[in-house]
Amino acid sequence: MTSRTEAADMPHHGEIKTPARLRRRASRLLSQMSAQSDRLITEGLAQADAHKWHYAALASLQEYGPGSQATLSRRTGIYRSDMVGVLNELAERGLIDRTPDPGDRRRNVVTITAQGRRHLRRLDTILDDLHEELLAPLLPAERDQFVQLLTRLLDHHTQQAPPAP
Amino acid sequence: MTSRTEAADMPHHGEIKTPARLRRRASRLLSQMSAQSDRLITEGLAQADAHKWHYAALASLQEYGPGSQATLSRRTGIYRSDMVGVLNELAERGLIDRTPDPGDRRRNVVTITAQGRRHLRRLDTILDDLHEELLAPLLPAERDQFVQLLTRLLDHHTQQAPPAP
DNA sequence: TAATTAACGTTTGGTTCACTAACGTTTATG
DNA sequence: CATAAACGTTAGTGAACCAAACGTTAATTA
Repeated sequence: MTSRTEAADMPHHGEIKTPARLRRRASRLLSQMSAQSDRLITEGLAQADAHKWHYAALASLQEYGPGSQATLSRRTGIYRSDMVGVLNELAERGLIDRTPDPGDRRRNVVTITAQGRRHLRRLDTILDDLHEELLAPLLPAERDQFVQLLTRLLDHHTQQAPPAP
Repeated sequence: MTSRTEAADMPHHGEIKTPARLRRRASRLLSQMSAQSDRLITEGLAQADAHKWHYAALASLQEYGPGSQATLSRRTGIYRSDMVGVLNELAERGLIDRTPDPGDRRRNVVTITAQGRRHLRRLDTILDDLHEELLAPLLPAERDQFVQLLTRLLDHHTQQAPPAP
């Protein structure tokens, strides 16, 4: 929802008393922590001239091999309208190849290049470091617990009902 | 980052294989779960003709009493440029009073009305229900654990010391 | 006390992000 | 063969986050 940055002409003096019922709400904690995490990751990846989306696309290509843009879109959750731009940027940098699919002339086949694989490895170590920073206050067991809880919540809220019989 | 809604002309057939390294990243889990949570809360509050910000402002007023818009802004994390609109909406609905501060003619004094308090109580029960839905897959102890982990992470990243023991 | 600095409410605008709609083209389906 | 569906792409919407600046008023300091 909101961050707590100090803008010019909006300093604070003395303590900021956030209402307790606000502070305790899981939704607000999620929102604030997500914003914080996003900032960290975005800034960290920017140092490597990269974006979250770049990582998602490259990781998907590395793990499941070449695919159409639509397939990539489904795997990463990036809308296919936005995928165009992401792939343009990756292609500019020589990290992927995008060629028409001879077997289906609607599709492009997107392939990760050797340079792309190298870049992905770099992003992975950057992300490892960033997550170390992100989860710094938690013990290893707590980090696992945290990821597990988030996973269960997410699975619960994203399982779509099976099609009507 | 992204949700996994099924838009028209972008259905899915067969399984969607999200890369494991993507699925496990705490940053992505946070981002996805936060988006999900936001959707839930926003839609839920919309049924009561309310916004998250309305709740934040009213809760702050209820808990700490009247204050200037800038104070309110600091307590809730809502930018003071956005606070204007929020307070306009709350005033329209008769949930707050906004009058010039006689002791400091730069300030407005914002006060919650009786109707505002009634509305806040309603929002609180709505939010209770929504959080029940949000955290449904977790046992009570796990919910506490989840909130505690998030709180520690957030405290660490916002450099605010945790409450004294 | 005069001059500078800062806080206030407000308006305006920019950026980014999630998302929808529609297009021309190509393939699948009835 | 007709119709529907999937593809890549462009364009655009609405919201959230945030910075800049303005006129007014108060606090600071010279």
